[in-house]
Amino acid sequence: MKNKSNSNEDYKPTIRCPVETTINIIGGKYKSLILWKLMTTKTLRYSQLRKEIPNATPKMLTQQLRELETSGLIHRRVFPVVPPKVEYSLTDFGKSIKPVLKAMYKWGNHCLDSQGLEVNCSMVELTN
Amino acid sequence: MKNKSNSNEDYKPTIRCPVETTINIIGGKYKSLILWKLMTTKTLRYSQLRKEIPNATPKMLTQQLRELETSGLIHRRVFPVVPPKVEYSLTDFGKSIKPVLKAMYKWGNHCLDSQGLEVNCSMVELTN
DNA sequence: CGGTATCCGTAGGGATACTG
DNA sequence: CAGTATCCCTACGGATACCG
Repeated sequence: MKNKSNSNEDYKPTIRCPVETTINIIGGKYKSLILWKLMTTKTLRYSQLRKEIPNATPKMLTQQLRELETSGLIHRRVFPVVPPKVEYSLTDFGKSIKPVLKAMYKWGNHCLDSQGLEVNCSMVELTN
Repeated sequence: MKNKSNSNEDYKPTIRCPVETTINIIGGKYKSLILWKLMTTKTLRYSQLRKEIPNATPKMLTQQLRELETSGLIHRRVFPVVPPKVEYSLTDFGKSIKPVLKAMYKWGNHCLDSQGLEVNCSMVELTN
């Protein structure tokens, strides 16, 4: 019971700033990395993502994946087999964020460079 | 005393991912808004920023401004007069982030749109 | 294999009042 | 005018163990 409103549906989220919306969606600890991986590999199983992003604990990885799914950026496909098999992939909406990530990557790179810092990250430059 | 290392200077920050770097720099609650305002108005006093961003408490506004200054994105010019006068403006480095914010704005807009949500934010579309 | 459950610490952010 | 100073809270993220 959050009691956000007493009438049925005159409620809208308070944050409706485009830039903040973008930050809220991809600002989570491993979200940009997950999206990046899915852009280059298109389909990854949970266990593969775990290997690609070893710093994320299972709880964190699952949480970030669920939030990306809720945001409509990724699709979770469950195969009813045993042992379980789950594949993650980008939705069309998820693919549409590519230019944003590329712009952020480019600027962040420039930023690290100007501080004499080497990039240390498993993101490989996105082609096209 | 953080004791981050025992030798003199073999220490480097752990996060050196370009995308995370960008998020860390502009991800603060009011940072993108501050940058946006300074892009359109080029110079703003503290009191003007307070009016432009009324939701930010003085503590938060000051904190975000200091962090942006530390990151090298904005310049803080103090006039030694009484009453005090302080002007904030973008550095060249700060100006360089414009394409990133524009990409985020555009995508965020698209995102809100697809959910039938109206933009409710004091950011006005950036020209050029 | 692909997750939950539980517990916990910290940092980011907020409210309010005060000051050189 | 342009900030500090305090106090407070909770949401994010992490460690570890367990489950269908």
